[in-house]
Parts: sequence; structure tokens; C-alpha cells
Amino acid sequence: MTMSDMIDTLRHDEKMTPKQIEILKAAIELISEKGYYNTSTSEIAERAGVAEGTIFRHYRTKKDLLIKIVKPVITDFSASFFAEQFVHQVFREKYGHFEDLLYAFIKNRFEFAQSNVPLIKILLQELAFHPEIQTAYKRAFSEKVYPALNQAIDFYKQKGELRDLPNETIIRMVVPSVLGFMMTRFILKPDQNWDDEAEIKQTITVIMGGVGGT
Amino acid sequence: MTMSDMIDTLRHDEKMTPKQIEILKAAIELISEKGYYNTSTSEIAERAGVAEGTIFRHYRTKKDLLIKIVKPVITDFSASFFAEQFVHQVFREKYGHFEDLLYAFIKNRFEFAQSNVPLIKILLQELAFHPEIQTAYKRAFSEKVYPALNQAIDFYKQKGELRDLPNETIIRMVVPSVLGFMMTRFILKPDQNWDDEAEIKQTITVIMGGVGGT
Amino acid sequence: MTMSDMIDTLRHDEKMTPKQIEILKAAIELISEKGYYNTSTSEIAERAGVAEGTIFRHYRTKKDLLIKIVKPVITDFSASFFAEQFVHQVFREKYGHFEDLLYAFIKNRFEFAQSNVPLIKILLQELAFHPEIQTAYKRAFSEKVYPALNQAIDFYKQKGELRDLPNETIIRMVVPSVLGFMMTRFILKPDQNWDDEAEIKQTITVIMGGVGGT
Amino acid sequence: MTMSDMIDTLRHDEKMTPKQIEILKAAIELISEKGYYNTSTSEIAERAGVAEGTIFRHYRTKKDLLIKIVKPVITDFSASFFAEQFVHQVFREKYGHFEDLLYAFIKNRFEFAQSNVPLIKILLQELAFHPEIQTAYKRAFSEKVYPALNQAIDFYKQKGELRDLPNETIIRMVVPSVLGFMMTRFILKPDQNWDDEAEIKQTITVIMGGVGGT
DNA sequence: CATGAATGAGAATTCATTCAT
DNA sequence: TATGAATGAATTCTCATTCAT
Repeated sequence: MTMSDMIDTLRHDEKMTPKQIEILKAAIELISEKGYYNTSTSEIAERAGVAEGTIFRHYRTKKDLLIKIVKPVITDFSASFFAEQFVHQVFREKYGHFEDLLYAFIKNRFEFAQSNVPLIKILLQELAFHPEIQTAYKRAFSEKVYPALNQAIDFYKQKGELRDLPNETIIRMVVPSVLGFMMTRFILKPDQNWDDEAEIKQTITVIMGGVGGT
Repeated sequence: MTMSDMIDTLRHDEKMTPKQIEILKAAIELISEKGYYNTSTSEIAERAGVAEGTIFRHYRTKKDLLIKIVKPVITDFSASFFAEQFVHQVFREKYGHFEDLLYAFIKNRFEFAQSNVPLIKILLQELAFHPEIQTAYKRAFSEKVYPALNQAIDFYKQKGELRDLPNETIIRMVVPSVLGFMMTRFILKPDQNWDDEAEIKQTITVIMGGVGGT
Repeated sequence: MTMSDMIDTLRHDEKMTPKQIEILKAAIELISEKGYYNTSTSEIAERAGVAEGTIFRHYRTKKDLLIKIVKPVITDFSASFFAEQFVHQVFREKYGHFEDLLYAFIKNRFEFAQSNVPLIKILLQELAFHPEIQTAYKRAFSEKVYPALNQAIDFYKQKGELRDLPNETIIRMVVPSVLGFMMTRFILKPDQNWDDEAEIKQTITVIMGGVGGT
Repeated sequence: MTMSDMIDTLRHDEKMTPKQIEILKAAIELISEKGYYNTSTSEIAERAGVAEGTIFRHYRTKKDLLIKIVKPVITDFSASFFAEQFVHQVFREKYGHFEDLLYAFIKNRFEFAQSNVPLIKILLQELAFHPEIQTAYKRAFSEKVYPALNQAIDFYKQKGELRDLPNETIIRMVVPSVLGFMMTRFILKPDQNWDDEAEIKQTITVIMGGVGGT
């Protein structure tokens, strides 16, 4: 079940009461549909089948609730893949070619996105308005994502698998392409009939070879 | 001056009083900085040097003010370049190669973006929350932008300048790349020292040839 | 034309500009439809085809406008019929029987009401809320209507045409009956097909002889 | 105590908090004195000794508060007397003569009016301005009051106790007479020394036999 | 832990009235 | 005399947060 997957994403250490879980569920649904400022705590309480006061037993403020929803997404998105396994596997030549790495990367993030659409929607929508989220985001990117990407790009450049472009430029090419695909897939046209495997492969082809004719 | 450029973007037909212009300026500044829901009409009035009631003489509701700010951006962004000149010039072989078209296109939108950063920030930030804006956006895209891109892509495919990929895929490659560049340039890192000309050319190179090594 | 009749009712001494007449017309229409508090001066101005400021050139305040509309109605309603002709005619035996007087009275007020429905609606609706109107009303009633009725009732009592009831009681019978008929006729069911002459006569019959069987 | 009688009239099903009762009391007092549009929610809150926001926890809008005050009056006024007992008792010959029925009817409504003066004032004053109230009123009259009156009138006509007049005419005679008496008694001159029993009897006499001399 | 009534600061909006032109 | 932009006080309503039970 998607919702309990997401709750897993959010539950790191603590034991949650059933009510707390209901609150999280309700908040995620409502905020992802209507946005943080269009969702009142009383609505959340109602949908969660909980008294309004109960929300504030578990989350100091409404913003705190938002942060508790969004931060784990950032952490997971950046940490899970990179950090531990990613770089090491690259250098252990698990991914012989850059395409292979890219495929594993997209595949992994694709699945994460798939089971966390509402959470990611919330993250993208609210990022612009909450400094707390921006800080967490920047930190995760500069500490985890960027260094990992950097190392990997350097590695494959040396192997001649990547053109001799500034790493920044390569990232600015790869990341929007992948994000663009996923946003189209999950947010803009989620109901279209998608052949995901084919789309992923095509995305990789284009990233590697561009759109230019031979 | 940037601000009066923007006011020009917004002023289509009517005569505005000086106070009305002040209101628009203040609203654009505040909303682009803090978002629509974090900006109160009393703040706007204060910054505009105007009584709060004055806002509502000119804009029926706060939302109406937002729409009046955002809609012209959509219209301008989609209409100005495309529609009239764009397609005709393509077929008159003004742009011999797809790269040339791409260059002209990026250049043009780059300049538009440059003098309308706050307006575009507002558009991007609020798009998710206001159905009125979404409607205008979708319509502009499907009626103006998409058909024009489609025709151009078909044209250059025939000439062998573009790979035989689905048009959708090409668009999903080109658009995010260009947007990604502009967002980095104007929103994420506006203060970095940019060699715009070089960046644009590099973006085109990568779009055409991908990131893969020879 | 009904509306110019009403304007006549309101125009006592002064010369009005065309704009002033338009303002009165618009105010009467709107206030009688929606009530004083639901009608804004801007609406009145708009319907009158006049700038908002113009209203305040002619009427010091919005309330002043209301008073200028309502007071003449009170004056006319009470003064026109009574005072001069009424009592004198009674004693000159113009009306041999009370029924004749009642008929002349109802007929006369009926016609007045007929050509002043909106004004009377306004009077009745706003009477409860504006002390200024109440004062004018009470004064008119106690100075003009009541004394005249009193004299007439005494006169016909002496002639044996009226039962020996307290005058108050007789008034409390006659006035509501007449008002009840007129309100039904003009306000509650104005669209029903009415045989006015027959209704008036029947009203008189019942006032005189009650509803009891023989 | 009059006020708690009225609260009883309004409290049908639900449990009210003490504050809610204070709000109702304050609203009834103020609105009956000054009218709905001249009474602000902040005044009501102040007199009720309650925060303004508290009003809106219990009544969605200011209008909702008005409706919750006025509707039960309509319901009670029309329902209580009629429907159940009224018609049945008529046919069980409880009221041998029409006068007896009239007496019971006036007496009953008199007592209701006596303990609900403010509520009735509000009803009469606001009826003209709120379609919601009009609808409730019309429905109550056409579904409850009118059919009952109709049956009773037919019944007494057959018995020869009422003249052979159209029922409408009889109603248009009886109702305004009774209302006229009550309005004079409770609203226009509540402070006069009244011998209520005598007045009621006299009203009946006049309704039955008219004002005409023998 | 949970409740839900109560709060009160602030938000958007209305509108009669003024005044420079 | 007429205009209409501007005002600002007042109004209704929202909502995150508190707290006694």
C-alpha cells in the first residue's frame, strides 16, 4: 500500500500512536492536494478522525507538522541511494558504463518517486516558501548528492565515457532531464498509458547522445 | 529599469493611475519574495504607500490582483515569440539549422526572463495552487507553444537535423534543459558570475550532442 | 408613468437637476428591492448614471437621501387626504353614511398606494430602524390622521352609524383591515388577478358587519 | 424569566454550551433593539462576554445566527397550535362556537407572543430582507396555518356561524385584526395599562359583528 | 493521552465620505 | 456643478494555538 510505504519513509526512530499515523496520512493527502496554506489544521483533524488539540500534542505547530513530513523525504531522497552504496559501487566497477549507472540511478529514484508521489509534490510545492525546508534541501544536495555525482562524473570522464564538459554543465543536463521525465510521468500526466521501461531507456539514450541527427 | 519593464509587460490596454502602478510594484516585489499566502494586502498597501482600500478599488479581490499579475506573463511568454513570427521564419529558412533556431529561441526567452524574474518566480510558485492560472497556462501551452514546437520539430526531422524520436521525447529533453539553465541562472544562483553567451552555447551543444563521450 | 408620479410626490419646493432626479429614481428602485442596508451608494450612482460624488452634492449623507425619500410619503399619506378636505366634507354631510366615507377614504388611499408602491415598501421596511422616520411618522399620525379619524368616528357614532365602542378599538379594527388588504394587494400578491372594486366593497362590508353569521 | 423561555423556544435538539446561550441572548437583545444590519458581531460578542471568534464556532456566519434565531419562531408559531390539537378539537366540537375557537386561538398566540416579543420583533423586521426567512415563513403558512384555518372556516360556515364569504376574505379580516391588536399591545404601546382579557374579548366581538351600528 | 470549547490576532473586504481637479 | 480616485474605519470571518477537563 502506497500510504503505508510513505509512512515508513517518515517513520525513522520513534513509535507512533495510531492517531499520530492518521494525522500524518490526513495531512499528506490534504496538503499534497491543496497546498499547505489552503489546508487548515481543523480539516486535517477531521479527516484524521481526531480532535484538533490532538495534532498539537504530537506536533508543536502546523509548520512543525509540515517539516516532519518533508524532511525525511529530502533525507531519504538524497541519502538512501548515495552515501553508502552508490559511490563505492561505482568504483568497484559494478557499473561498467555511465549508462548502467544512470539506469540504476533513474530506476531507483523512479521507484522511490512512484511510492511517494504526494510527499514529493508537497516538497516541490512548499520548497519555495519555507526557509527551513530550503536549508535542509541545500544541505542534503551539497553534502550528499553533489559530491557523489561529482566523483562519479569525474570517474567516467576519465574513462572517456563522458565528454569533457564542466561537471556543473553535465549535472544541469542530466538532473532536469530526469526530473522532467518524472514530473511528466507522475504529476502532469499520471493517467496516460506509460511504458516506463521504454521511457527510461529512451531518456538515457537522449541524455547520452542528444537530440541531434547523425 | 527592470520594474518599469515589468509594468509594461502587465499594462496592456488600460490607463493606470500612479497609485495603481505602485500597488502592482509592491505586490510583485512582496509576492515574488514571500509568496502569495505570506503576503497580506495590508503589507502591499503599506509598501505601495496607499490605503488598503485603494487596492480593492483597482482589483476586486486579492486573487484578482494575482491573476492580473500572472496572466500577462503567460500570454507574453507564449505569444510574443511564437504564433506570428516563429513558425513562418522557420519555414522561410531563416534558421538553416536547428541549432540556429534553438539559439534564437533561447536568446529571446533568456532576455524575457532576465527582465521579468520576479514575475516568473510568482508564476512558477503559484502555478500549483491556483486553478485559474493552471487553466491559462495549459491553454497557452497547448494552443501556442506546443503546435509551434511540433511543426518546427517535424520540419527539422525531415531535414535530418533531428533524430527520429517522438516529438514528445524531444520536447521533454529540450524544454527542461532550457528551463533548468534559466532557473539556475536567475533563481538558484543569480549572484554567481555568469558568462551567459557561453552558457547558452554550451546548453545547445549538450542538447544536440548529449553528454556521452565520442 | 409611476416613477414620475413618485418623483412628484417627493418634489415639493425645490428645482431638481436631471441628475438629482436620476439619483432619486435609482435609490427608490434599489432600496425598495433590497433594503437600505443592502444598497450601496456606489450602486445607486451606477444605476443613476452619475459619479458617486454627485450623490453627496445633493444629499449630505446616505441617510439624508433615505429621509428625503421617505418623509414626503409620510406627509402626503397623512396630509393630502385629511386636514383640508376630509373633516370639512364629513360635516358638510358629503358622506351621508360611514360606509360612504370609508369608501372614499379607501379609494383615495388605494390610488395613492397604487402609484407609490416602492415608496411605501421603503417606508414600511425602514420604519423600524430609523428614529428620524419614526418621529415623523408618529407626529403625522397623532397630529393629522388620528384627530381626523377621531372626529369622524364621534360624528358617525352620534348618528348611530357606528357601535358604541372606544374609538381606539374602532381604529384598531379599521386600519389593520385596510392595510391588510392593501399589503396583500400590492406587496404579497401583486400579480394575482384582482377585481379591485369588488374587493374594496367587500372589505367595507366586513368592516361594518363583521364575519359572524346572522 | 422571559429570556430563558425564549432560549427554550430556540433550543430544540442540541446541547448548548453556556457561552452559546450567552451569544444567543446577546444577539436577540441587540438585533431586536437595533436590527440585524445595525448590530455587529463584535457588539454581540462583547455583550455576551465572549471572544468574537467564539460566535463563529457555533454559527457559521452572522446570517446563520439570525436564521437559527428566527426559524424556530416560525416553526413554533405555526406548528404548536395547529397541526396536532387544533383541527381535531374543532371537529370534536370542543369549540361549540367560532367565538370559542377564536378565543382559544388568540389566547394561545397572545401568550406565545408575550413571552417572545423580541423574537417576534426580529422576525417581523427582518422578514423583508432575507429570502431564507421568507421561504420558511411561506412554507409554514401554506403548509400548516392556512390549511388548518381553511378547514375550520369551512366547518363553521356549514354550521351557519360564519357568513358566506370567501375564506380568503375571512382570513384577511381576522388575521390583521389579531395581529394589529398584538402589535399595538406589545410593540407600539407596550407600556400602556392594558386589560388584556377585556381587549381580547372586544377584539372578538368586533371581528364577529363588525363596527357598524344596529 | 485525548478532547474540543474558547481564544484573539489578523486577514480580506466593504463602503460612506472627502477632495483635488 | 460634477467627477472619480482615494481614504480609513469598521466589519465579517479564519485559524493556529491553548487549556481545563
